[in-house]
Amino acid sequence: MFFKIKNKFGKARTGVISTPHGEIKTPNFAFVATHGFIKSLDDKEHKLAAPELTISNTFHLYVTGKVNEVKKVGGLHKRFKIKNPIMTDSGGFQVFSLGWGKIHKIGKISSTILLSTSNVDSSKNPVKITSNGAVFTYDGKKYALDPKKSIKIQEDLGADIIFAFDECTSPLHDYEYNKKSLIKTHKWAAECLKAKKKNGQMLFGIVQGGIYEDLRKESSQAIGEMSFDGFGIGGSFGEKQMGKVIEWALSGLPEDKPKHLLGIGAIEDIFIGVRKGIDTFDCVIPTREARHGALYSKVGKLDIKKGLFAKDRKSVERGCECFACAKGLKRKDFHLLFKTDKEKAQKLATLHNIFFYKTLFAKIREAINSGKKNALDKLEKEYRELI
RNA sequence: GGGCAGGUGGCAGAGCGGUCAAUUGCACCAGACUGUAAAUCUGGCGGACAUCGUCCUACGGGGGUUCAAAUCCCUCCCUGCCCA
Repeated sequence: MFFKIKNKFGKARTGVISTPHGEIKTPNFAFVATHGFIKSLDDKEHKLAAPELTISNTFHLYVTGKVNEVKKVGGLHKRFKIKNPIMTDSGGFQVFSLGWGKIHKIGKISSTILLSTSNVDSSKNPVKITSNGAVFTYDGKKYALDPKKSIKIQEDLGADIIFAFDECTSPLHDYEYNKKSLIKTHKWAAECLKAKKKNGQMLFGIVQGGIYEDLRKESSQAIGEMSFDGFGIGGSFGEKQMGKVIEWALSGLPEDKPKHLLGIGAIEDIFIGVRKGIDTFDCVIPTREARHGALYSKVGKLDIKKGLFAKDRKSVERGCECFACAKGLKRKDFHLLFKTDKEKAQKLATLHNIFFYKTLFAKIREAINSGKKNALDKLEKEYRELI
């Protein structure tokens, strides 16, 4: 067994996923390293950040022609000098983000559901989706991806955990679209399992179904019955439905396998996920927002580029031991650095937010392991400014 | 003293008779970012009322030409460079 549950508190749980590159203590967070490294960091800085888990991307590594190069040196770990476990996403998200996401001008979380025929007019979609796979138009070129090919690439990349190729639907897609899409995603899931040849990698199946209870439950049941090593919950959630959707999506999955919540990572959503029984998360939020000047702290997210921080001599987060804070960088230093040396500022901000997230997850595990009734609530209150 | 070039919103810097409350950049303010198309994007940025909008004060000071001036003329002040 690759996964051991250690402690449970309600549905929340701690555990350990064993991989060829070490153990992942859960709950845990995969920092997004699309092209190999976390954005803005080089190999040394990546090492300094010491992410316990990262997730790279099949689509981007494929279209930038890096797959063969990675394969030749023996996989992502070797190519990028990464010792810790790595996941790769299948490219399923790009079916959405480069397709409907562009047309709908929207991310995977939305508070509005706009039902209109133009939202499903696939002639406008730069990604052509058929029952067999998807053809992307990207940078003026065409790239095809399907379950078999995605798995092959992911085997070449050699991550510890790989994902099934799915269709991530848009928040603006209606019930009918999601229902049809689900047939595809389930068919593709079976094809992925069949295509998998290599051992030593865990393959996670993905539950879809949008924000619709019956579809989520149906998908959960169908995917849950397949012989995946773990499961991802993908697709759109809607701002208010997050908890419910997770619950439905987990309803048909075997308890003793790891559950990953794809692409979710706002602090408040992490707490929701953990309480529902999610083991791992991944999200661009901590790293992207760092580059954009948002530094995480329990007293709130600091938009460090704002004028009010120009003379602020306080540290970003009291007692923070990230590389930058440990060196004595204060809020005003970060503020100035974003003006004088943006690249360096982005690196340091990235290191800070990674440290912040790692600390958060360590505390979440601690809270669950403590077995104390209010430990998670107390922790959540500590982070109230971010929720 | 002579010659030349200039003085535009917090700064830099366009505009050189009407379409100019004035391009653009920086700064500033507000917002966004959830399996990375984003090392980013979107608004605002003279004042007042404020919904498109309306009114006021504005392109160094003063005076003039004109239906109309940031834009043309005169004059004064200031700045930079060059020659004495």
